[in-house]
This record gives sequence, C-alpha cells and structure tokens, in this order.
Amino acid sequence: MEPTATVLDLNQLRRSCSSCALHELCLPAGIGADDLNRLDATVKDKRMLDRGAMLYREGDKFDALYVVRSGSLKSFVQNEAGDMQILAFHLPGEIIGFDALASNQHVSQAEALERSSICELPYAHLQRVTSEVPALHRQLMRVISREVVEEHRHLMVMGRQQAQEQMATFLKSLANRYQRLQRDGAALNLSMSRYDIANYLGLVVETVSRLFSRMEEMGVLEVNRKSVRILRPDLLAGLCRADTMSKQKDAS
Amino acid sequence: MEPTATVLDLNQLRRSCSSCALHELCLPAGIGADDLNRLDATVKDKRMLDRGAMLYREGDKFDALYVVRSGSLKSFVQNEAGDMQILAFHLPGEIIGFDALASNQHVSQAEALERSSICELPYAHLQRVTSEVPALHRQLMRVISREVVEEHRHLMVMGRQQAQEQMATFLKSLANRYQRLQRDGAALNLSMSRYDIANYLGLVVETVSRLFSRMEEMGVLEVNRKSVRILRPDLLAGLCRADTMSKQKDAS
DNA sequence: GCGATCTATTGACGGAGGTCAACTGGCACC
DNA sequence: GGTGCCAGTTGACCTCCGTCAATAGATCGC
Repeated sequence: MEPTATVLDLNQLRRSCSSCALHELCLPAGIGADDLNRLDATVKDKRMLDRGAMLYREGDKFDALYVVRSGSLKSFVQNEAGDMQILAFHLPGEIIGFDALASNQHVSQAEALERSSICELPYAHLQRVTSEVPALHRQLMRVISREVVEEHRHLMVMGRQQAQEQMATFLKSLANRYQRLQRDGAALNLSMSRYDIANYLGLVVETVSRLFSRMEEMGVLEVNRKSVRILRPDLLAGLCRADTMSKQKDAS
Repeated sequence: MEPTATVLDLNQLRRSCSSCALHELCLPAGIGADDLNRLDATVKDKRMLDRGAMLYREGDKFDALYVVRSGSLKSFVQNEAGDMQILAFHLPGEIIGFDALASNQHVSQAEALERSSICELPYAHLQRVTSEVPALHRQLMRVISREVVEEHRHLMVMGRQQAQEQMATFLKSLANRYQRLQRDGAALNLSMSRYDIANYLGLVVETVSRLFSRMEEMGVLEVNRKSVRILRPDLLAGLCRADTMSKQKDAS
C-alpha cells in the first residue's frame, strides 16, 4: 500500500500486465517497461465470471475499473418499467466501469456474455499511480474519451440509420475491434445473442435474424449461428451508408 | 493567478455567481457563501452568442466549462458524411463542455439556438478551486454524473420507444427543467426548430409536426408555433409509456 | 436418451412512420 | 407593400420493420 513503486514477486508478474497477451491493447499501451511494472502493482486480482454473472450493478459503490482479459461483457441500463437498453459490448483489452467515475457509484450494469476473465484495477491505487506517471494518466484519459466518442456514435447509428445500415455498422465495428486483438477480423464469433444485438440497435430479434439472412444471400456474410464470416468487407462497408439519403441528414 | 482565495472587487461581484438569478441551479447549488465567492473568482467572462453562433467546435482545445445564463444551446456530433446528431439541448443553469474533459479537446459541438448569455469557467482555475473546496468538487461530479445518466436515458428513449412516447418524454423532460428555473413548467417556449426536435429523437420533421397536431387534438397540448402549453400533464405523463408492450422489453 | 425450454429462423400481415408534394404563414429584405 | 424564402403543416402513398405464429435446432436437466 506504499505510494512508491512496489517490488514485484514472480507470482505477481505471471498474471501481470507486462506478461499479459493484451498488453498492447489496454491501459499500458505505449507505456515504458518501468511504468508498466507500477501499473502491474495496481492490478488486484483476476476475477472469473460465468456467463450471466454481473460484474457490477446499478448503484454499486465504485472502487475499481476493470479490464476484460478474455471473454466479453455487455453493459446496460434499465428503466423503472424494467426494460433494458444495452449501451455497449466489451471485448478483451477494453476497460469498463467509467460510468461511475463522476458519482462514485455505478449508473449502469455489466454482465458477462460468456465465461470471462477480468482484471481489477482498484481506483484508489490506480489514481495514485496515474498521478505519478503522466503517460499513464494521458492513456487513461484517452481511453475514457474513446468511450464518450463511442457513445456518440451509438446515438448517431440509432438515430439516423436504417436497420440494415445499423447492422453493417455494428459488424464492421466488431470486425475492427477483433483485428486489434490480432484475431482474424473477418471471422467473428458472436458471444451476444440475437436479442442482445437487436436491443443494442433498437430493433427486434426477427429483424436482426432477417438481416443476417439477407446479408448472407447478398454474399456479404456467411452466417452459422454464432459464427459469422465476413466474405466481402468492401460490400459490408458500402452497406453502412447504402442509401445516402435515408432520413433527414441535417437540421441546419 | 494565486492558488489562494482572491479578493473580489464590486465589478466582479455584480456579474458573479452569488448575484446570479440562477445561483441555486448550476454549480454553486448548496455551496456556502464563502466558497461561492471563490467560485465567483473563476468565472472569467460573460459571453453573448447570437442565434447560430458556435460556442465550441469539434477538435477545439478544451480550456473552460460553460454555464448557460440565458438563452439555450444544442450540442451535436457530425459524421464523415456531414449528417448531424443532436445530443442534448441546454437550458439556463446547465453546464456544458464536459465532452472534452477526458481528451482535452471537444468531441462535439455546441451552437446557440437563440441569443444566449454564457458564463465561462476556465478549467485550470476551476480545478484549483474545486481542489480546495470539496463541496464544490462533489457538486461538479454530481453534475457530470447527471450528464451521463441523461445520455443513457436518451439512448433508451431512442431505442425502445415509439415516436409518440418519445415526444411525450421529450416534452415532459423540458417541462421539468423549466420548472427548476421557476418558470411555468406548463408553458414551454421552444427555442429549437421542429427539425432539431426530429433530429434529437431520430425522427423526421413531418412526424414531429403530426405528433404536435395529434396531441393537440387529444387535448394534451395547445400548440402555437414555438409556444407549447401543456394542458393535461397527467395525460402527457401517460403517453410516455402508452402501450406498455411496444418493442421487446428485455433481452435476458 | 428424451422432453422441456430457450434461441434462432422464416412467413404472413399490418401499421407506424418515412417520403414526396403541395400549401400556408412568418419574416427578412429590398 | 411586394417578393422570396424558410419553417411548419397536412395529405397521399408506400415501405420498412414490428407483430404474431409456426417451426426447427440447441442446450440443459434428469
């Protein structure tokens, strides 16, 4: 619990950031070896979550940020009536829990979509380290900012695009994130259900299902339940803004 | 530029927070007289914006938060194709500019909907004051948190509600915010165009127009161009979730 | 192994809301 | 006051997508 750099034991190192397969992706990206060690020290524990298990709920006290190490999660909100709106899906290397930064308690919920491994970064400790390591602080800010931009993009997609464009945009975004993971960006293995995708996009499950079928007919995808292969990335990209004039574009 | 409390001159006080008609609403809410003075000192200048004038643009360097003193603004993002998505409308007493907190540059734009007066809170200075006045810091965090919750609500409205429910929700939200301003919550004076409302809700302008007419027929509203009177708040509230089963509610 | 249940797909149908067009009323500018 | 222009309204039409229903395939528990 010393504010100064902590000596690491081997055990710590084994599950630590510098040895993590994702270490180019999450917080430590672009951080030097020395500073990486100090970040390592803040990683409290690796947590396993089974499919359906909650990482945090609305109202939970905020005490840590979390990095997805393997698996995936969805975060969502619920209104009084109990219906849910999915805000985002989270893949390995991505950090979640920012929603609680301001109020010190979570205003959304996070649930594992499959068996997932999570790194816990106790915030008090993280804060101490980031105050000592400016590069880390900047990196954290960059990640939060990306989160904000992503939420704006989600609003834009929901508000201005048609169902097929939304699906294309969603798949392209997933493909991009898969690629950053050095996985094959063309071979998606969807961990979320059709219901989840529909909810995320503001559609119903039948529409999502039909769109998968239609895009398969068009030769863009090859769909086999959870496994989706992008055969024609070029066509997919085109579908993100297929009919250039859908809805009113500008409110000038 | 001293980190310690600054002596205020009369000139400063005249346009300052403690004398501001909105001082119960924005940042200083619940802050003691002494601390209020210190916040006063951070308010740099009152800015006037004409209708259509930009407060900040995407990419602008972040150096201040802003409080709407009078008038109103919209904030929005634009994609590569140039179409816009309105994120929020901002009424007097509300603080904007948070979008730049993380990355140190704005990732959205803010434009005045009418002639508006703006308080500028240079962030460097504000930061110094909030670090000295915990109550102020907490209040700032609370405001940011409300912003996040509001964005979640927006997503929920767009994703899960029908056009009429969306409109009802939008109007009720406006009415609530008017009431906090000690204005008559039933007599709305919309500063945004029908296009803006449509864009905000992900609809087209004709739909918005028709919904105003329909709600007038139903006896809920009295609409006269920009001026909207809520005749039956009870009915309006009911419309926010009229058909309890629209769209699929849960993705469990 | 077998039913129960959940997830996904597909078809038929209808309606909410988008598109197109015409019209009106304000408002600014000569 | 006339004219042009833009914001807003209204109607006619049509389509996208939500609803309902049936079915098949997975998955799970026993």
